[in-house]
Amino acid sequence: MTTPPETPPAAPVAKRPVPEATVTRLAVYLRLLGEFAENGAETVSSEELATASGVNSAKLRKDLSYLGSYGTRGVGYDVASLQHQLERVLGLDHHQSVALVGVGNLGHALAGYAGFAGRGFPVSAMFDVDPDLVGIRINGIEVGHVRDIEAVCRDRGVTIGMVATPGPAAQGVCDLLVRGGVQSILNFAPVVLQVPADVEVRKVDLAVELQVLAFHVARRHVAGGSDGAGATASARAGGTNDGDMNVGTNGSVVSPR
Amino acid sequence: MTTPPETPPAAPVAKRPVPEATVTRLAVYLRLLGEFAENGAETVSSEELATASGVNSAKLRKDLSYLGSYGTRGVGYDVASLQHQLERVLGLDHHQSVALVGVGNLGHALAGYAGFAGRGFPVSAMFDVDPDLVGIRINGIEVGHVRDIEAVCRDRGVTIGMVATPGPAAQGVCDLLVRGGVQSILNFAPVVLQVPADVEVRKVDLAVELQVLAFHVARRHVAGGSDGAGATASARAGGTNDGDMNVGTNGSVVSPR
DNA sequence: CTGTGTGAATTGCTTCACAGCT
DNA sequence: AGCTGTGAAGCAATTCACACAG
Repeated sequence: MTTPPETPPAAPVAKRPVPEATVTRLAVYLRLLGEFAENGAETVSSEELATASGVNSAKLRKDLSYLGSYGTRGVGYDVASLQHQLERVLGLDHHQSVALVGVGNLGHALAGYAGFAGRGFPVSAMFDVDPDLVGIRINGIEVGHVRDIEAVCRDRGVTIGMVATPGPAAQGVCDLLVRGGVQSILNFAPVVLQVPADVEVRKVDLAVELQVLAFHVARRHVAGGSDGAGATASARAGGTNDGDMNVGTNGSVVSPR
Repeated sequence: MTTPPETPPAAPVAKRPVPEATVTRLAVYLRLLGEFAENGAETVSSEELATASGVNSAKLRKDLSYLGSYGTRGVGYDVASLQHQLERVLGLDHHQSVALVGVGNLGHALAGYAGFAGRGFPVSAMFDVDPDLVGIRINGIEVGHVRDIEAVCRDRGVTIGMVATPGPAAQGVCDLLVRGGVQSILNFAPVVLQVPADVEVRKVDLAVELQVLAFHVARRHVAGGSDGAGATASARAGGTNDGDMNVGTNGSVVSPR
């Protein structure tokens, strides 16, 4: 019976895996840390931050443990320092440049979304095919023609693309973004985008969100009264790779004005 | 008000739990079934539908198995019949009435989102606080004042509320929706809403989506990936709009104007 | 023989509970 | 004491692989 030496050699600074589900929450913690900082807090405990985020404190601590030990036992986490670490892990210290394709109804709203520029994601390029839209300026950015996507993205070092076109056009512009060197795509069109393995896609499908909610309404009818299956007051987030969709948290929405 | 006991007739159909993650995908399958139907398909195999949905076929079969056996071994699933079953499970046979609060930048786009009305979720009420917005009509619906949320929701039997207000206003309108009898809420505001246990909340946070993508971009840098190389890229990106995959009618999202 | 339906194995995420630092 | 960091237990979801229906 040869007992394998079991030598976990080297593996010095082994990259931490950081679960997908955790990454989604890190962004939420970061936003809340900003609020704590505004209120003048120097430190937060896992309990405080967890409650504000709508998760339990053990989960929060485990999430933070993936990025190292930045808390002080018996005290809590230093707000400023933790903010800094989260920004680093989330890649917010690298400059991210965002391109938006499709400046119609939804795209126009996304272009003006205060939560993007305000949180480190200025939209630096926009595209459409409609002659009425190509050439206009939104927030100081001129809308280009879709045919220029590849060149412009390469030129400006765009790392993230947002697709807000009608479904039938989505795969085409996706291909153009990929050829322009875009590594991550946020897809609002109701299609499953085909991309090379090294490109990350996240999908936001509003109709699907409503259908999931409709399911719960229907479920409640069947269940009749109290089924007691209530989660507290948190939202669900799930999914990851492939054609999965997901919701996250954070962002300042739009002012009704 | 008191719903008659609705005597579940011995509940012969021992309802299986239907995992949360599955529900999300069922909505996706339903949309794709619509496209297959448009193309005149009578039946689909799990393999075909799975590929189109971006999941693997075993997962798809397991998902469908939660709602019973509606496939034919050796053949596949009857498209029309499966559509019907999915609609039933997702509660789309019940009439869903949707209210939208916050008709600003994003809210306005949501109001005009073709994917809602086209998929069984007509927005039947809208609200805001801005005097410039209250009273105007969007898609034939008059925007009411936030103070009337409770009464109007009750009156029109609204089951789903969408919150697209700025963060600070979100909890307040959420409370009003709940008092108006709304059972499910789709939250676009960057706050964690507090609701009673019998109300379901889903959160869509656009800034978080971008942060998750940014994480993957940063991660790739660390991994030092050999750039370039499109592995399994797919479609061609010709000069002109090549969005003519087999998307039938269904897919109109936001029309670029 | 084809393709569904499903127990069993696996993987990944969450929760628990407590050792150990301050 | 108080609170973090983390092994280990507990769940939930995904994948495997194959019996069985048409």
